[in-house]
Amino acid sequence: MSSSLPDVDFDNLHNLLGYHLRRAQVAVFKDFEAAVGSESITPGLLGALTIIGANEGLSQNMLADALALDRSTLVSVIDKLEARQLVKREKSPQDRRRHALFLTNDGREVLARTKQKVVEHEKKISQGMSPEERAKLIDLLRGLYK
Amino acid sequence: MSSSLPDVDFDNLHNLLGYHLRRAQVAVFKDFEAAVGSESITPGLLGALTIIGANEGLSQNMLADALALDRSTLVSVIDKLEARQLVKREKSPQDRRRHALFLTNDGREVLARTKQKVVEHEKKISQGMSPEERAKLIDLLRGLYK
DNA sequence: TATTGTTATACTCTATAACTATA
DNA sequence: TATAGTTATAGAGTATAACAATA
Repeated sequence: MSSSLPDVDFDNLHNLLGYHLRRAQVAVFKDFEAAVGSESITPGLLGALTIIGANEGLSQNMLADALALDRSTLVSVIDKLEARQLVKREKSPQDRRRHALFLTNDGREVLARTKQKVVEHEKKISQGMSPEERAKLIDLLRGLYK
Repeated sequence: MSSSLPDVDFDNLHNLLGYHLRRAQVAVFKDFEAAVGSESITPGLLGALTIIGANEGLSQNMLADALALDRSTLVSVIDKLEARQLVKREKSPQDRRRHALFLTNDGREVLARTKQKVVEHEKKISQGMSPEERAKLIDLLRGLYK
């Protein structure tokens, strides 16, 4: 049994965007895991995979900027994807400081399969809202960081 | 200089709720830190402090349920608040397995000051939307986890 | 000098499993 | 047996600072 009581007073918490943002993010992350768990891909890894797939040869710094991550953070993201042989780094011939990023064939397959699952996951989590509400939600969320 | 190019292709990422949720959460968390940073209170600590303040004497399990956290996770939250002397644990006389949670006088002061700052922070992050949009956003976020 | 990627390090947030004490 | 809290451990996600190779 749960130990929750029906009468906990939330004070002003329920009027804080930050609070609902965290709750929503945790819930959506969990559902994402359940939906694509068999591929062992997290939202962060999928984001990187998606952008590499659509921009093969881009550098780590470009990818870090696109995902709004620090470049040191991106190193471990790429390390994980490379360890799973979904992505490969290649020295850029134009600028040998850079690593050009590419999907492997495995990476392309996993991305395709995962995309399919993510479409279903997104449909599931937004089943309680209309397409217009979903678009509005995305719009309002963008307003919070752009 | 940034290394971003204007032409990174985001594929379907911009149509995923999960993606915008993460971006928004990171941005809002950062602004929260900047706004209340001088108190060294994170959103999670504030949530706990708020609910304890409005429900003095509640148990750790009740609080964990209210915040949707595991009870082991809550232990470290309370440890941090107690180390800062904002909260105190007391053995419940009714059920000696339980810890009843209370704010200290410091806790009450920090909570009051922080609440004020959070109101300003919330106003700032939602300045781009109308009050109706803000309410709608909260409503839609709730739909994602309830 | 500046940029790209890496490493070392650190901090937050979260959970599962096994434990103690109490009920 | 079951619950409340704790500990040990783990893993995701994030960053800053210092460094080597290259520009």
